[in-house]
Amino acid sequence: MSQYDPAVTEPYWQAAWDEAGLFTARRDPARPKYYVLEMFPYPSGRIHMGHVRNYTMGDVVARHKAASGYSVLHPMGWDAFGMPAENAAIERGGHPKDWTYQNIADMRGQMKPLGLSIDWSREFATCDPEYYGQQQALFLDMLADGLVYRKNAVVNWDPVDMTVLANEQVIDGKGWRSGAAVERRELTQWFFRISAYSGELLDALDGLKDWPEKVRLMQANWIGRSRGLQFAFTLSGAPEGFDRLEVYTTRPDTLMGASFAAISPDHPLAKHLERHDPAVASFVAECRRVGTSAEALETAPKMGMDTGIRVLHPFDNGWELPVYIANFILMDYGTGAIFGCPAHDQRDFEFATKYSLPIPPVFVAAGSDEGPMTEAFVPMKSEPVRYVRGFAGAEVQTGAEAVDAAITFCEANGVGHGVTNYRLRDWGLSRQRYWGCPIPVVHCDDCGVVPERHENLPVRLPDDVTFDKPGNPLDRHSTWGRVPCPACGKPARRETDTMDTFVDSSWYFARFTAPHAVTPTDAADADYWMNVDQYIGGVEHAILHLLYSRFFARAMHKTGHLPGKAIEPFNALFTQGMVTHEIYKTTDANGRPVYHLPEDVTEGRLQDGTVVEVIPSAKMSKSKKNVVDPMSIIAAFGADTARWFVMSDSPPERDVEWTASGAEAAFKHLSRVWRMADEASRAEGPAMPDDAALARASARAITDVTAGIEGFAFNKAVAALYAFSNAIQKSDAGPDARRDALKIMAQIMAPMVPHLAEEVWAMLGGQGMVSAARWPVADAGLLVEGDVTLPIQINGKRRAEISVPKDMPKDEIEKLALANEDVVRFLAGQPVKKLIVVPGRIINVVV
RNA sequence: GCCCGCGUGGUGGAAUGGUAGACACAGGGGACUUAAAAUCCCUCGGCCGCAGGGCCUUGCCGGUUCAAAUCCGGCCGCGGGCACCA
Repeated sequence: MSQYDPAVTEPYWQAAWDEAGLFTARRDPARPKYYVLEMFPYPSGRIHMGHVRNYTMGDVVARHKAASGYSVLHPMGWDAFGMPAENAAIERGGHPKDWTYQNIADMRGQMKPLGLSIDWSREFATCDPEYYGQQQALFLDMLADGLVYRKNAVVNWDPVDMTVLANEQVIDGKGWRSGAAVERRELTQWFFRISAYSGELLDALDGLKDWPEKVRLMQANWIGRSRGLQFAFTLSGAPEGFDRLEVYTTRPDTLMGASFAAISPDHPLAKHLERHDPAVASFVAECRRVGTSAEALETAPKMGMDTGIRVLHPFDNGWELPVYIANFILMDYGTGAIFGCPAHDQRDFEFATKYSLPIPPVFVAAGSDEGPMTEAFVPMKSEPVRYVRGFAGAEVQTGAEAVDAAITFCEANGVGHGVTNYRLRDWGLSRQRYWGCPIPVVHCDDCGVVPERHENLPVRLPDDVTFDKPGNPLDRHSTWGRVPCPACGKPARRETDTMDTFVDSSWYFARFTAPHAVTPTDAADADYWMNVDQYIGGVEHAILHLLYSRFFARAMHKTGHLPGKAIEPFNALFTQGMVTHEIYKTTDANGRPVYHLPEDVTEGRLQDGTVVEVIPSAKMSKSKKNVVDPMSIIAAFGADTARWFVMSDSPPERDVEWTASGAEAAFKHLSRVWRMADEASRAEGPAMPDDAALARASARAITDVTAGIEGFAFNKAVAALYAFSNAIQKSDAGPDARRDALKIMAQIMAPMVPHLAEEVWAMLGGQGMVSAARWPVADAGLLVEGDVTLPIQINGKRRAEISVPKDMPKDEIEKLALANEDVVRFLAGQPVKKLIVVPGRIINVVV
């Protein structure tokens, strides 16, 4: 062969790796293990550049760890349940199952040419009955342990499609598909008791040192701990059975600023009134009409209705406050009831203004007096304020001090107790959808809700379903739902809801450790491989997927499916940036935008010469057509070029812009490396004086590339490899030294460009395959230069430099520096006030 | 509104207190070639100067330090997350 030809060499080496079984993960008690995992893909049918970047990062880590002596687990699978498969069936006919498995086959076919060091023997899809059957087993164990339960919940209900919609699927109060006005409906749904772990999930974030600070903060905010006081008002004029009203507040120090109490429309008291009072009923109905989406809540005006009921202030039984039903009170936070303090809460202020309620201030800014208020005064809790209606502690103190004092005072006086609350709510997992994991329970008229027996798992999805009508096909299946009650044997009905697809992805990492086990996990395998040492994926999963997985690790531990050490699923997390591309736009005759694929645009023009508008880089998306198909890059340049490009230039946590010129340049560089190896393999000649310098460059490269990979700075590893190849190219070293350097290059570039590395290694007579070779160690003796160049600053400005032996004593350096002719010229006889010598670094002369 | 991050040449970025701009893309010049491609060499932050060289420069203003892109304070701009959470 006379030139770099990845189309030939890449398939060759992939076959060689397969044949050698190089990537098959094996439990090896003699070696440390390393489990590296990239977030598994949804099988859309096509891989995109984001996949290439994500899996290449994981592959770099996996290959480097394998070369460094670790027993590596690097698996791949498919997050295969979900709505796109059903939507495809609805829109184009066919079956979700066929659509999904065909997509998996297509994507696997596109991923294999990337040459990833994946153990494909562990591959599974979450829609495999072998997988979701084990998930059902987990569900039953969690049910038995009280980690799953049923309750009524308010959801977005699409009356046309007859399904629950996620908040994201409600647009302007209408279903995204049907366009029907979405209703708030109360349904009985299954929930995971994730809130039982609120405190622990929050506290344990501190231990996740190798997670991005940003993700930990987002999770902490999401869990949302607050400390406050819960106490009961005595009710007056309330219906029979309602004599006390529990409320929760984080600002008990503002109790003397109370001007009303308010309850949620879903509060038991409101529901009671709703049944007996038509006015209340119509008001509550009005509140319900507004959706639960964030957008709907944001735009909804504050509404309230005086119930006529009164509460007595806990510190003054003669002080009565009106009780309102208010639309902005959430039933599932705190107690679903509050006391309103309009002076120090903006919502309460707006409410009080609207309904002409008093606004008594509790504190004022330190050093100022009471005055008329145009908005609520809400200072930072760390800011000292002067209390004019305080009841515990000093007159001037911070909000935080006042809250603590108020809780202590209230507890001592029998008014409630301190309580810690969390924003995190239980995870509703029921979906009225076909293409998901069936919830393995049966509804019996006599026995109620009965768990399916373990021996009847998996509860398989039926294949004979139709999608010609809206709603869940499982509901209208003629036979699937009819089963005997697992408890009494009488005819009963299967649960037809399926699980949220987030359940599938909450434990797949554990299943990879023993993908064929007849229980959810295998104790020995899980014990050896867990936890995932390095997890890599998009930051868009910072909260839901990563929090659910952390919950599942705990739930699986509690139910005996994970060993003790695996309380956290992912020891280290890396969130990678996107691959972006410019957008090319023209406008049609009607003024509508028309987008063009990058391959149709050359130097800013279409084929017919039309100039396109170039919009700066954005995430690759089909609708903007700014996509580059990895398969076309592999066809044109090979997988190594695609891998090299996505590792280059941008730090991995940031976005990287794909450019045609960059891809071409990557290919040119790899070709140059190939040529250097080709020439070196045939060169003859004696050793040369430059051999030692090249050996030093090799040591430098090993150090820098290793540091880049281990520090997740692949762009710096790539830069070090560029510098190394420049050094080899420019070197006047002899052929043996060049071959040695190039073999080291093959070893340290192998994680990024494994096929080319094998090729170079083979050309230069390397032993075996470079993918099986040990990671090279830099010779420490070569790293230290004999002489160092020290810049000399005068008053902080660089004016000269001297070259001195590395270990020259400080005082001699000082003498040399002051004797330097440039220094003498700049000093012009001025006396030196101070002389700073930082060994090996710099000299600064202060005058 | 609350929380967080970022700001360095034409571009992506490097340097986390010690020579700012490594490495690369784009640009400019040259060699080879009948020509092109490929390849190789030089140049490439701004201003002044024939040159040796000098001055300026990390969003803006100030501070700490012998020394600041880096640490501290304030401002401006961009991006992300959460959001009726009592």
